[in-house]
Amino acid sequence: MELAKEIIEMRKSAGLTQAEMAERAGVGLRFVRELEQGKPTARMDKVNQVLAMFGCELGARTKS
Amino acid sequence: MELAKEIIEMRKSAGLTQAEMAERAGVGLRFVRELEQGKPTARMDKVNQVLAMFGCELGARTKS
DNA sequence: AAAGAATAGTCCCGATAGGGTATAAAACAG
DNA sequence: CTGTTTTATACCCTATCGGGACTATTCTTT
Repeated sequence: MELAKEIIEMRKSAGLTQAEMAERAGVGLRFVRELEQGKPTARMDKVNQVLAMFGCELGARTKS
Repeated sequence: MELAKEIIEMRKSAGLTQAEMAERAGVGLRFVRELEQGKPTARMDKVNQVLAMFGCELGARTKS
């Protein structure tokens, strides 16, 4: 599963809009959008701010 | 387990120096050093270039 | 002990990520 | 179909990430 898709899933499951998630995570709205579109150059700390909302964090996993 | 530690582990298991890993992954030596020291602001694409050497990639995991 | 290799710290610079804002498109509701 | 909400795209600007080079420190090995 791709990270971007997972984040969209988590967000929707939580019933949040991109704007709500951005605000709660303390990141910009544009960042959330680019992240959900799979931007590969995102910064880890920002991604982790988002993942933390769902009790998650970035880690190494075996490649699909 | 922290990501930085995991990367150090993988690198050592492969018998590589930071310089060798940096070169093979196509990233700068400084980046590898900061990454292994747990720099939180690293860019995902660069981290993935490193992880790809070991058949891994970044993904969301439940927070420790 | 000294010599060598590996890792850590520091400098400058170019490229770009992220924020903000505005606009456009798409999804959705009434 | 019309108005509303959500998402996508485009612009400028500032902060900073990453690279390279150099030095310093730590760790090995002899």
